[in-house]
Amino acid sequence: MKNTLSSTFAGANREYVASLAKGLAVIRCFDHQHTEMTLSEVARLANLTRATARRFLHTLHQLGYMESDGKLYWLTPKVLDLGYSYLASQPLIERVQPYTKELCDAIGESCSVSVLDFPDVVYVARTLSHQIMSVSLNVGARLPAVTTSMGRVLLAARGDEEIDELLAKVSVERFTKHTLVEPAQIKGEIQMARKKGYAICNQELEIGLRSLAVPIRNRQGKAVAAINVSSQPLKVSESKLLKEILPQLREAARKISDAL
Amino acid sequence: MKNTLSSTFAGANREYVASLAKGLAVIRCFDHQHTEMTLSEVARLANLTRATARRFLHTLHQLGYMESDGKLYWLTPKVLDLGYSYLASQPLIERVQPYTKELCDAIGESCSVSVLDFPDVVYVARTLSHQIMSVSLNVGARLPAVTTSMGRVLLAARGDEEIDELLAKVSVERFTKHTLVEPAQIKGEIQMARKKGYAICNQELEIGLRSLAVPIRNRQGKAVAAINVSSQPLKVSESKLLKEILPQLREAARKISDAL
DNA sequence: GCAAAAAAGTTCGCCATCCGAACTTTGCCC
DNA sequence: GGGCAAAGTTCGGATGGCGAACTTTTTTGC
Repeated sequence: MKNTLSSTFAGANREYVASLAKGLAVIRCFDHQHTEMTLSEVARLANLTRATARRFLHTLHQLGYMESDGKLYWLTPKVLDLGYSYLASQPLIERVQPYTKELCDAIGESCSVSVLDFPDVVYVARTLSHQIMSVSLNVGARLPAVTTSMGRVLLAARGDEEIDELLAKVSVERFTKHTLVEPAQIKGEIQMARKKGYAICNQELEIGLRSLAVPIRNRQGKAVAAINVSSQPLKVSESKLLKEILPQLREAARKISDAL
Repeated sequence: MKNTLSSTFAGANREYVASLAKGLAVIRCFDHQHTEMTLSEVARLANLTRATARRFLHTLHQLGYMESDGKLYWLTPKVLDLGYSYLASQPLIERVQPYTKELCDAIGESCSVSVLDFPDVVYVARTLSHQIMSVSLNVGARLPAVTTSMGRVLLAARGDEEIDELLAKVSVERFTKHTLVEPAQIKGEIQMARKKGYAICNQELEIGLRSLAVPIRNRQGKAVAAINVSSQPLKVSESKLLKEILPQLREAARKISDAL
């Protein structure tokens, strides 16, 4: 196979700089299973020749993004600066933390803010309540949009046609017995979210986890992010969720909108 | 001036890929003052010709890191994936959140974890307590190592000679009237931190903010990160900080070390 | 409101940059 | 300890990316 990052594939044109794509691929091949790697391992994972991987590792090292003992290479905290460029460039994200904190304290449940990057939602802020969830998601973590309350309220802002197109091109993973996998069912949930202004996702991602989300709108009324509350069905009833928690969630979303 | 990213400067050698450096510079020129920019603005900020900036913006767009309306360009959430590569590649960071949460709940004060990337410390996890601080720092945020409790305990792990070298090459900003700016004084604080196993930074960054930090050590005993507690001098006395909070902070650091 | 000028955006010939085949070095197995 | 496979490095040459020059858009001045 030809390298998928070379200009023969991704952008067979003169406006595409293949070296940038390769360099980013080198950064991205590090993860929790690959915390430090040899040149050859990087080459294999990033689909580059060893010579090419070497040039990029050396470049990243000279730029301060990569550290090495001469044999193994690993990422430095400077890599966070790249993600920070995005966080800093979104005024919403910079200011949202106090509101999630306030909401979390008021209702005693974990609270998150995410944006849509189809087919995922991406967490941009979190405040955890007391109980430690089985998964602790960092800022930047992704979950499938169609299987989350936040994803559904964000998709609700799109037109029905666009929703059909988007749903057509994702394969939905069945996380639990409750997970909706039929496009028609999911579309129904999204339309319900549009009508009611909120979405509930009941144990579709994980048994024992129910989340409620509402959109955060900018000055133009566009849904730019979503805020949610995660709770346990056994601890918080659905009626309590809608009667007590939903108004507070809406209030938090409104406050954030006003601050934009 | 010649472009500082071209091979004539940063790496005048055949192991340096200038295009990668330029592409990363394009990402990094976005921040809270530059949330969306035209091609020419990017060219100016990243020190590139317009033609070059154009190629990189188009490349980032094709790769999904950049969005555009044809006139303005802005970063997409996919940029967070880059930073996430670093977070995921550090087992420490992936697991630290529950411990900062637990500590924060136990003592009722904000609690953070950071790593050293001299001349800064970089926040990798935070749990805020009730009172909202004047600054809400995201993951990836940086503060000068020499003016923070976490920076000082992390520097304490280095040799005296290395500390002298490091201190010689930073200029220390005087944030408040309490900020230590003399290298000799700072070195004294670092040596004290080494001796006692903790560091206190009393209102040197901001009036009304006192922090206490201890190192987090890996299995080999190396200080790989620091954990701290921020409190208000008027609310928590120094003796309470040392008698009640320090032992809990040490316990949290030990638990994190054990989990590594 | 229109012309002139300046700034922004785009094209394309050329050559420095980056590619990868070939070579050297390392380390593993019997 | 010698042979072999895998990792790491080099360097001649093709080609990807550079930027001067061009076109288009926006601003300025009257």
